Amino acid sequence: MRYHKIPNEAVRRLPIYLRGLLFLLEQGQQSVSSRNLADFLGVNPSQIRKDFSYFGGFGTPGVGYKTEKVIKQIKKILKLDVVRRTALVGVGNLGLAVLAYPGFGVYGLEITAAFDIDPKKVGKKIKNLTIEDVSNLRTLRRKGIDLAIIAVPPDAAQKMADALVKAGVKGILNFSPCYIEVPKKVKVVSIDIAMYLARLPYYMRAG
Amino acid sequence: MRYHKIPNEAVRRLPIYLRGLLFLLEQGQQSVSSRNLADFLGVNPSQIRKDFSYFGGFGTPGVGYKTEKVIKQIKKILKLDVVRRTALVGVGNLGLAVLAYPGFGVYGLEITAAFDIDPKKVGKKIKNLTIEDVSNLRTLRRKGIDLAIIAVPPDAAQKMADALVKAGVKGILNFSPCYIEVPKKVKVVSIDIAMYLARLPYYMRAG
DNA sequence: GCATGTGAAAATCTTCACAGCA
DNA sequence: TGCTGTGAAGATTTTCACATGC
Repeated sequence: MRYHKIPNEAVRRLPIYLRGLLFLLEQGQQSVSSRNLADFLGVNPSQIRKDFSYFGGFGTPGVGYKTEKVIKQIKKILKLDVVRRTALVGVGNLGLAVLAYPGFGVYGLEITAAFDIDPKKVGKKIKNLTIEDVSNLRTLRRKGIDLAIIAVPPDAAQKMADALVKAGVKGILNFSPCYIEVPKKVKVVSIDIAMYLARLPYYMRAG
Repeated sequence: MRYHKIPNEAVRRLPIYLRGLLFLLEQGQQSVSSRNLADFLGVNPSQIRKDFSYFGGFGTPGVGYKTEKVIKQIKKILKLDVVRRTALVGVGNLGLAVLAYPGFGVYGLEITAAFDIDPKKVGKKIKNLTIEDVSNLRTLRRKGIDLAIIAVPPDAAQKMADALVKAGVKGILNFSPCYIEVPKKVKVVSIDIAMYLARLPYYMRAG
């Protein structure tokens, strides 16, 4: 394989492939072809092969891909081959929803700390987790947690982001519908739920 | 302006511009330049001008854009110039979070119906909304609601999607970490929270 | 003068098509 | 034969740079 700059889009798709492969493996598919997976995901087979090729190629020509092997490779690339412990900041409705979300496991993600500013919530236990006061955020560095989810009201989001960065967090998933600024070394992904809904009407035909 | 196929990416960005413009207007900016907005959003000014030009151009050369006017135009394009009423299916943790989410208002989105399968929840009132049994989904057509949010466990998601389609829903925002199939005429956008988190470690440098 | 609107160039991403190997 | 890996072609998207009109 030659050198190729890896397209951002290819990286973005890896978690999609991973989820599909895990599902197919569970269905008993020990091996898959790019066609198999493509049909299942509703995408183009060449795209899958090309995406995989950016990372060296995971298959055997004439045969296909060993499901388990590809899963292992993708997890390694995405640095999900170890359990990634994640902190949750804000245990309101959205925070509770995140804690109850059933989809983290397949990616090796685990919420292992939860914080809130509300004294009434601090100390409460939810699913083996004891909610801590946000002033404890600085303990994250000691705990080796460098991933965090922000699920607080918009006006508190920036302050929480600042505290997380100070605590050594390197990746933040932000659910507040607002902009947050962080140093370049920190990666932020924001999900504005309303924005996704707002895109739908454009594509809906009248009537 | 000549004919141009409108890039999907341009459409995807409109809600981002809209949110930014609404914010700037609230800050008192009656008019903005592409530079203003670009700086605020951290994007390229040409991109904004180009995106706007696909829809005919909203500004005055040499002067800039009237904030309010552009907002109105974008809302119209996105079909958000009327209040879009939306149904919520599944009033668990995630559903409650959606109901409490503060970001819908700016887009003219409103959750005006909520459904659950749990008899213990049906009949309860939350924020002026009475939770209905999912068997009532078919009333959506009569109510003129054609947008819906699915926030149920993955194993129930497909069934709910089927019921929504039958009820005439044309756009679905799906929060379940699973694939759902719908007729081509229905637009589905899925958000797998875990997938976004799973992308972060790749971009985080070690240490 | 100044900022938009827009062809054209550049960059990025996707799909094709086939060589090569099991 | 069958399926991967991959150059090359094609499509899409972004950025540039400047003519145009206020």
